[in-house]
Amino acid sequence: MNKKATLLDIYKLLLQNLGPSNWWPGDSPFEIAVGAILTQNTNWHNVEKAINNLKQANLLTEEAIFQIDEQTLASHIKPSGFFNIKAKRLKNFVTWLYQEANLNLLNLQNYPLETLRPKLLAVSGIGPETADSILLYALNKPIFVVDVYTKRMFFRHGLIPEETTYSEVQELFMDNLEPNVKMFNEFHALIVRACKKWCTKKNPKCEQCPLKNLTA
DNA sequence: GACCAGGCACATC
DNA sequence: GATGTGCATGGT
Repeated sequence: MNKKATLLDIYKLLLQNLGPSNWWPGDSPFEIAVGAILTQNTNWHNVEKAINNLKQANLLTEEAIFQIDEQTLASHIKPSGFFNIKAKRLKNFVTWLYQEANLNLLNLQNYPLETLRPKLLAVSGIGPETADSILLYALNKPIFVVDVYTKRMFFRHGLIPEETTYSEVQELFMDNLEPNVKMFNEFHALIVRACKKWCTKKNPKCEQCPLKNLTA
């Protein structure tokens, strides 16, 4: 199959059916990065509660999280679940920002993607999806974000084998699409929204999914 | 009351 | 390198 044409067809189909997503919700790049860590294996609704707690306590800045002790931080982010481990991960992240970027996330924008991504992945608690979410949604770097939804949706519609790894799925997109921040942003958001709507666990055959028109 | 949610690190074999 | 497990709240 022509992978590039298929990917573009999927993108258009999802955009037509769902409309633009306006991701990632957040008032600042740092808030987006914090959200990326808090949403690990967690419903976004719960993450919003944690983020609102941080906002109300004036803690949603690099400096504030750098200064606060881990226990107190954990108490503010309780609604997001895994709060002890996530408090540690946020501290790891801002400690790294202190060393690497003078506690200003935006100072990282000058780094090329190829050097920045390995640096992010070296921070304990930041894996591929979190790193790529920060790179794309907070720093506007052209990297495609893969998640369980991407894998599930593409597997269900016969586009990838079930055991495909994160990097393999990512390469499918990166090798067949021009690097385009706005498009990568929208495409990933559309996949998540479409999967939540049509490719749920309770709907294993993806009834109603517009992608059925592609692969039927 | 079971199941799930926009992962990741670590232990063990 | 593959597989299993802990982390934890809140919505459905």
